[in-house]
Amino acid sequence: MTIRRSAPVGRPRGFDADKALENAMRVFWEHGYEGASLTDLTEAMGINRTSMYAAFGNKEELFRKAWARYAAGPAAYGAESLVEPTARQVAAVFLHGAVRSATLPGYPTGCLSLRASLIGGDDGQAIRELLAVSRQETRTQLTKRFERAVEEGDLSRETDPALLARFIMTIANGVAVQAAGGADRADLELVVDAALRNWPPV
Amino acid sequence: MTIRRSAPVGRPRGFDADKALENAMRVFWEHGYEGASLTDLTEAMGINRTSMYAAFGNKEELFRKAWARYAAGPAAYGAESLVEPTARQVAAVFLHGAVRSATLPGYPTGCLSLRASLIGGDDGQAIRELLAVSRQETRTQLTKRFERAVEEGDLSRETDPALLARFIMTIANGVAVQAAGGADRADLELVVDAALRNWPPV
DNA sequence: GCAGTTATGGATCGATCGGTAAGGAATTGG
DNA sequence: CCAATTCCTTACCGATCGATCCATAACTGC
Repeated sequence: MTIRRSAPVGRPRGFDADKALENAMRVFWEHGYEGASLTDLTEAMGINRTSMYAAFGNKEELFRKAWARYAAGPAAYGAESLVEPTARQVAAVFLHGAVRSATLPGYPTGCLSLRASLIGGDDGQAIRELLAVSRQETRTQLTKRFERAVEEGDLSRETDPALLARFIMTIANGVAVQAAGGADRADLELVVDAALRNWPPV
Repeated sequence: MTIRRSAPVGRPRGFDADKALENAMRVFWEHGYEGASLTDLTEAMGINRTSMYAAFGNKEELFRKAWARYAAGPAAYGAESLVEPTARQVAAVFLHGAVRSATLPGYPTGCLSLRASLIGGDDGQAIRELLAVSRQETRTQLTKRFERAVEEGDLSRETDPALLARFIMTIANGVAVQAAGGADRADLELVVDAALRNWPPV
């Protein structure tokens, strides 16, 4: 942890590590992992390479920290949706959260996870696996939440929780792609409303 | 064009340009535009750099030719769907075509357009714009097709053709992402069936 | 003030990027 | 056999990649 047991020794850091990480997150969000060069990153962070390596380790660790910040911030809708009382509300909060997150004013459009994970050379393989696991976890959590809804009688015994979870994830992913392609928030809200109009879909 | 007006003069080409382009398409499909290095490409094509430049121009032109091949092959479902007699069948052919194209045995999963266009540095900007225009054209064609369906009485006067087109595109994009993330064909067919269960969605 | 510690700035590392120059190899027409 | 044309092989170009070295600056404890 970053807890200091006594007064700091040595030259104090000349930049705000939190703001630097925020700006690094935005660069990764826009250009992906391999598409974001260290020059892009350090310029946006307002520091030079050496300071970045001293503070964050290397490019991969910087991404992991930026990803954690993203998951706890713009992508927090995933965890927040799970505590909704009904499966329908879970789906609604998740999808509308995906729309809002993908169209945040002042942020890159779309989803950091998708932008950083779809493609790349050999360098980004570890990152792609990290993000793939993360998306799979989100899908698993949705599946378990819908299983609970079946047990609670909220959903019919005939519904397939795993299919429902994949259905929701598919639309959320599509929303992210559409947002990255320029679709605005209002249009995507209409799309999500249309998808939620029949619930459950099976 | 490649039409020869008389007998070829000089050393004959030592490779099959069509097969080389096919293999280049697969590499772009898997790694995207910037993620596919010339080393990756030429190794898969079975030729060296010089031969590639002589035959295809440069990396960007190679991608454009690979993209044309992709649009006419695995992504032909887009154009094929438009000639279906009803809007419902258009949507069904489009979405099931997206599923099949994204889960073709022996090919990379997902969609070449998305993999190559979501992210990247400055180099791939022209390619991203090309693909963005292409996806926008697909959406426009779907919109016009649904407008025709409204005129023909196939769809209600109250339906919004543009919204329907974006709805279909969103699900197709989500399918591509899911496929790239490992979802198999059977699962995605179920997702598409679920989405098509209520039609039109608004 | 001095030793110890940490951060910064600038130069630079080897590897790889897309792209190319030069010369030999293979073919056709004379 | 020879000239002309085209393709292929090898080596290389400048630029950029992520990462690091080293000298200097700024701070604390003694």
